[in-house]
Amino acid sequence: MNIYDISQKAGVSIATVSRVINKNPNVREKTKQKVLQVIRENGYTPNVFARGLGHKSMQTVGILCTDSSDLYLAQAVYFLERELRLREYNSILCCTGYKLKDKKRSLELLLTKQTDALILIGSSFIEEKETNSQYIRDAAGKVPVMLLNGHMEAENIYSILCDDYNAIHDAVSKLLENGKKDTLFLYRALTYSGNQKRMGYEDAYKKFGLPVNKDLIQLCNGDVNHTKEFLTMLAEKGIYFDGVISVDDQLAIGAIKYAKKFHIAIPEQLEIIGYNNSILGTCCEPELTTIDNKVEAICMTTTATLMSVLGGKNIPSKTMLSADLITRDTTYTKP
Amino acid sequence: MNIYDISQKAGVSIATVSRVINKNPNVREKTKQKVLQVIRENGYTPNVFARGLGHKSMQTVGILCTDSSDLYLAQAVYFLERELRLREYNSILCCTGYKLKDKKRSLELLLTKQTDALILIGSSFIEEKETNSQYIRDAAGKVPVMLLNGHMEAENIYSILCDDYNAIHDAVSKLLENGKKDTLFLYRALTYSGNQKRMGYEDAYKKFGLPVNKDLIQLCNGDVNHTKEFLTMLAEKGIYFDGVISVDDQLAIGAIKYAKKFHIAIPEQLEIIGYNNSILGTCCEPELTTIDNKVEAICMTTTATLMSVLGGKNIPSKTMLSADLITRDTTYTKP
DNA sequence: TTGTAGGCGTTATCAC
DNA sequence: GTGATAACGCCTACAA
Repeated sequence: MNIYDISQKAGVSIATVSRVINKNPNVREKTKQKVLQVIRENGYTPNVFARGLGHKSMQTVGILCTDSSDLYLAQAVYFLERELRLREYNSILCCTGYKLKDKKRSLELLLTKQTDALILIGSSFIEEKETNSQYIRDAAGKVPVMLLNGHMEAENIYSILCDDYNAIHDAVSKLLENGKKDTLFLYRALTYSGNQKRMGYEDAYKKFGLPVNKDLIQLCNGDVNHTKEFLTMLAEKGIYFDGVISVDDQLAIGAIKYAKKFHIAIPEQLEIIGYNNSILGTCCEPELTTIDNKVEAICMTTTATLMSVLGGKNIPSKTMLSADLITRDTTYTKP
Repeated sequence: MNIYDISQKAGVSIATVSRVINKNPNVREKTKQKVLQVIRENGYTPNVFARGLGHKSMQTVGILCTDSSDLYLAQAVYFLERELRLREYNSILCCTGYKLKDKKRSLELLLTKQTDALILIGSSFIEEKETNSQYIRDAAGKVPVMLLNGHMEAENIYSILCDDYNAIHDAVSKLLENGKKDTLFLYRALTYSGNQKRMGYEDAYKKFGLPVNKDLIQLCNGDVNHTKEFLTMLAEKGIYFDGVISVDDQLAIGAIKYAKKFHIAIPEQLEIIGYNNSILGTCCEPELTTIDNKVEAICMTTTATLMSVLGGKNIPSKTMLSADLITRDTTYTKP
């Protein structure tokens, strides 16, 4: 069933059918109705390929993320897809994994599919070595690239991110005000946002005129129970801490498990703050104080920005949203 | 940059370039190398639209789910995308929400995109009224439809599911053996798999010659804290239970919270079993005994089955995988 | 082994 | 308002 079949059955030319499909006003109402009816009767839908051959757009954007089963990334994918669909765009999802080579390959593959834009979720796409991020710049030569929670200065690249630096800075400051001078900072990787968080942590100490203890900055890449063991090991090594702030909620819950194992009182002896405000925070006990980094808002802003870019508007290349602290039971409630 | 440009620069015809691209062996090695070099130098990639116009395939499958931010569905999406990508298929994700009208619309939209197949995750796509599922049958008229954890008998529809019936049946039997005669069954909706679970629950009671108490079968659709309140309310109503089995882990964790609130001993006074073996199960305390319904295996089977279908092979229309009970601390450990 | 030409289903540009 | 017809970029007989 193609446009020729329809034109025949409706007794008009394919040009007229095309006009009807594309809502071109230059068609007599009666003709239009006739064509629409034939289209409905035959359940005809225009072929996207043929259509794409013409205007080179398939109303599709590529979403890249390292791992869509990750709690945070899954949410981002969900919100992005929803916002895009609302604007009649489809989403091609591509999980790249963490290896540079795979990320490059996936991105190239996606470009091949003629997506109208690319959205990269998470700062893990920005490599430490500047030159290793060249592939993103290359992609931006073909379609707009949106960076979600990452940042990169280049033509046709737009960053939308949460103010991780200040979020951590303020949270750590609060702990310091509570007299907790030895807060452990747990992170998973030195991505862009990982770095921002770390800087926020260090600067809070500096602001209070306190030295930064490198022993309190620890890389921990595992699940809840691994984190528990990890902290146990740190304690055995003689590293003392009376606070924990982490780059996601899972690590923080590991800290809760550690505390309970050794009957360390929360929050009296140990205050704990997570990140992402995920569902996990209400599953543990005590419930977790966590930083809400506004995934939904970021995704909505990203989509809105993208639409402006595609519409040819002049748009700021960097947008920053501030985070909120969700106070629950692993820290002292605000006075 | 198209195939003509390349053919000119390489001093050959477009047919030769096309052969090289498509790995047709009938090209002299030297010619092939020359062409490949020109392709590389110019960063040329064939246009998918033009390609699709011919083949009618874009190596793309549509994945539909109600809500990809749901823990379980997110995992399924992740595994499916991974398996498909391994086989050089891209995934178009489409979250439909729970309304029939929206599900229909999304499905039709996706068909429009000429996907090679459709994968529907979760039995919420199978409507209670048989006629309301007609849209799926219609879709199956155009492309193969894979039903993940749902079931429907029809041409070109393939179901891959977990044996929810026996999973619940066996788990409840275990509770009954432990002397827990009043197990609460918490569910979220009467989908296909919801029904299977419920039947498994009821049949376990029947097997033990015990009556099924309708008060113990409860619909609860909320988060952890809502579930806690809900159980509190049930108890206040005088409904007694010494076991809880639920259709997902969140509900089960709600039960844990309820028990702790009233100092009910787990598992002595209340045994609790969740479903899905999600990450949540290790975040709570005590850690949750839960049923592992093998998402990854289901997704891998689905993809493999799909490939066979696309390859024209004769394939069983229903595949069932068995679940495992992951015993943790909310039930008695096996002797 | 290589090249030529027709077709895939639309959209857009002309004439009428 | 409407209808021919030429792109769009690729694949694939069929010819050479």
